[in-house]
Amino acid sequence: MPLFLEDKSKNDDMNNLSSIVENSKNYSFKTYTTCKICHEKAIGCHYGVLACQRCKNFFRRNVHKFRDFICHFDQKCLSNWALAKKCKYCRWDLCIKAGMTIATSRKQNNNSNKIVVAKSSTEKLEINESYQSEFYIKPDQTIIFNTLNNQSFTLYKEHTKGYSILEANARLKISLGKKETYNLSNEFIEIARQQDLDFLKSHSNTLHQIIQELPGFGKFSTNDLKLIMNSHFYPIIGIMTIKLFINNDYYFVFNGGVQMSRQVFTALYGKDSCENSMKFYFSLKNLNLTEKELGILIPFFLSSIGNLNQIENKETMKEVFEYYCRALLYEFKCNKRSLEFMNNFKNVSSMALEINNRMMNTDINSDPNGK
Amino acid sequence: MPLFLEDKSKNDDMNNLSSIVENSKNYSFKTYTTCKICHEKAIGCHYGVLACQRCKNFFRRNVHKFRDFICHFDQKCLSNWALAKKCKYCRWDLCIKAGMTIATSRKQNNNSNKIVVAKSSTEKLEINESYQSEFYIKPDQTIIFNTLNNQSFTLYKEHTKGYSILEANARLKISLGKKETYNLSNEFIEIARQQDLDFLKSHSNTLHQIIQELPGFGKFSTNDLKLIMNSHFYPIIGIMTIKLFINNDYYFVFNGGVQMSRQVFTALYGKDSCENSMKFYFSLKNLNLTEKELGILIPFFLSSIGNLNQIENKETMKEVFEYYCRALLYEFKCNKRSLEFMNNFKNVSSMALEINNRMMNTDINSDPNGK
DNA sequence: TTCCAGAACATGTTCTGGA
DNA sequence: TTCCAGAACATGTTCTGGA
Repeated sequence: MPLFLEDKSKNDDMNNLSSIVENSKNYSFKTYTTCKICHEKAIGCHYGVLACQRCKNFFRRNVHKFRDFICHFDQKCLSNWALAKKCKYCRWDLCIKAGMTIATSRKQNNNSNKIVVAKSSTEKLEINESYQSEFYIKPDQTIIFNTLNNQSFTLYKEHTKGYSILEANARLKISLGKKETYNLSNEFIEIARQQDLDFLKSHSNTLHQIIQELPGFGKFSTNDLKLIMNSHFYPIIGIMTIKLFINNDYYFVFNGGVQMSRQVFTALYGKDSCENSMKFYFSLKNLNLTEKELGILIPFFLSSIGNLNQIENKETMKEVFEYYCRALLYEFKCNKRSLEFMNNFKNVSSMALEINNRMMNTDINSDPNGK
Repeated sequence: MPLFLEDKSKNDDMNNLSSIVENSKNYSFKTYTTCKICHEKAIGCHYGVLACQRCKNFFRRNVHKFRDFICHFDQKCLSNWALAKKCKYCRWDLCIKAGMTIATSRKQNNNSNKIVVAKSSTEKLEINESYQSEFYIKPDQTIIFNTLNNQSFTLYKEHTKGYSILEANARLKISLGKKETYNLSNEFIEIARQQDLDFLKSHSNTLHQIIQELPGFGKFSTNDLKLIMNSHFYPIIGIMTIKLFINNDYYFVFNGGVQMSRQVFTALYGKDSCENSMKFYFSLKNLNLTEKELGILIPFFLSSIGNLNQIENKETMKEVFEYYCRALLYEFKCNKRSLEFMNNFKNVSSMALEINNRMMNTDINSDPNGK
């Protein structure tokens, strides 16, 4: 399978966890202009962003509360400060989008007790029955996990918002008893294959954009980034289109109009790949993850490289994984996930690498009849 | 001395402590209009006044704090809500002017534990060296004392605001070394006497207005009210023009232009009356009372009737006196007045009745040369 | 059921202290 | 001295319960 990583991959301006901290040190303003969040008069650089007193306070006060916020207007408040001011969800979102983080605040920088996730080996993070009690999080770490989770969630929402319509169409179709069945002529398969290729290209771009905005992925070489994108390329498609796995079929529809149903999937990738993939996707679906959990699952997968030996910057890779793994566990903990859930999650996530490898290695020109 | 109580003295609409409470019970609004304080949308009748949520809260929150408020703009904020909103002193003043009181709130009305000042005899209120410790005030009583003090203070400010200019002129005159000396011709004395009579009439009206607005004075008969006004008619003139007793002379100037200096005072009332009155006024002046204390001193005097036997509604009279006496003591206590001060105050206030009687009984046509 | 005082919660402003 | 995080204080909004 080709990897559609285009030449955008210069990583000069990519963020990583340390550089966020570094950047804010050099941030100095002689004349303050307007708050990057509400556009009122700024009073200084707060939590890494030129901000007014109110937005500064709003951010600080909600560092431990934002995960309970709900927007009742489908995040439409974001575009209008008068609305966003009254919608805590969107107001928080604007703070995060403007770049506010506790990690960039001066206090954290100069503090010798700087937030550091222990550099212990990842084995210690293995999910086990005592994760609820043993997985102790220092308050400072909570803040960084919240920031990571929120950033991931924002990216997830941003890049999946188009799929709500597909889901609505799917459910309409199902309620009307309609089922798409294609005549698998060579011409049709050629069309479907082209639409699939276009989608994979676009997904590749999406993944690249997401990686650029995820804290922690800025220090990798182009080569490492290719491996990162490839390692869970297909599972992440499932995460992003999870709503479209309904009634044991896949209701994703390419821009060209062809639905990636089991029939088409099998025609393009073969029966085995289809069955295995579907098994994985529906297992994932059955975990009933929240959108926040789905959001953080993306960097969790991206940083779970199967064979670390191929990676040039191994230490950073391990560190980034530790952050996101802990952040995911933290989210699970907050959501009071049961031990049963944790075991299911463990099983599902352990399938991901294999599924991806199988799809990567499937010749897209395999026998359309799935043999 | 005549009493210039005109025919306004119908007391149908006069307030008293009980009727305030009664009135608010019958207060009901089908459609709320605007807040009487800030003119925003009212949400109901709060603390006796149609008010919005904010003004309601502001009043409740400051019931124990208002006495520390200071206006830095000479109470000019009162006329402009944008200013008053930022000036706690003036914002409070607007609440009080609109009529907010704890006493009129529904809870106080219906509550069987209604605020009641103990009906003990007034002897127990006598000022003695242990007043600081023995004069225990229940929190509920604090509220009512604050309300009384504030209402009195507001009335005091309202009816004395014209005198600042007289004080300024007096100090200017003094600094320039000028001293008014009149040629005591019969014509002059006639003019002065007429100006004095006009002033006494106007003071009588003022006093009547004040009494109408003072809680507690609503249940007295016209006859009782005459006695109340007469009992400390002259001392109250002193309280209201206290700023004008400067350098051992009196700088009050009648509307007609004649200054009520010692010379003129003596010409109109005789030497003894002048000397005794001046002794009293300067003793009062030397107590250095705050404006709030001066304000509450008026109803304290008004309710200190010398001979209770002449009063028809004796019980109410005693009760009202108890309220204002306690309110005054409470104010003194808040201002941490010393024992020495308390003794001085006792001496001065005990002179008041006698001074008033002497002035009342002085024929205004007495010998202009003071013999 | 309506009304309203006060509690509880949220937001806004000013002060304080450490670097 | 300047900067900024957080405390302390003030104001504003929504909820709760009793009558």
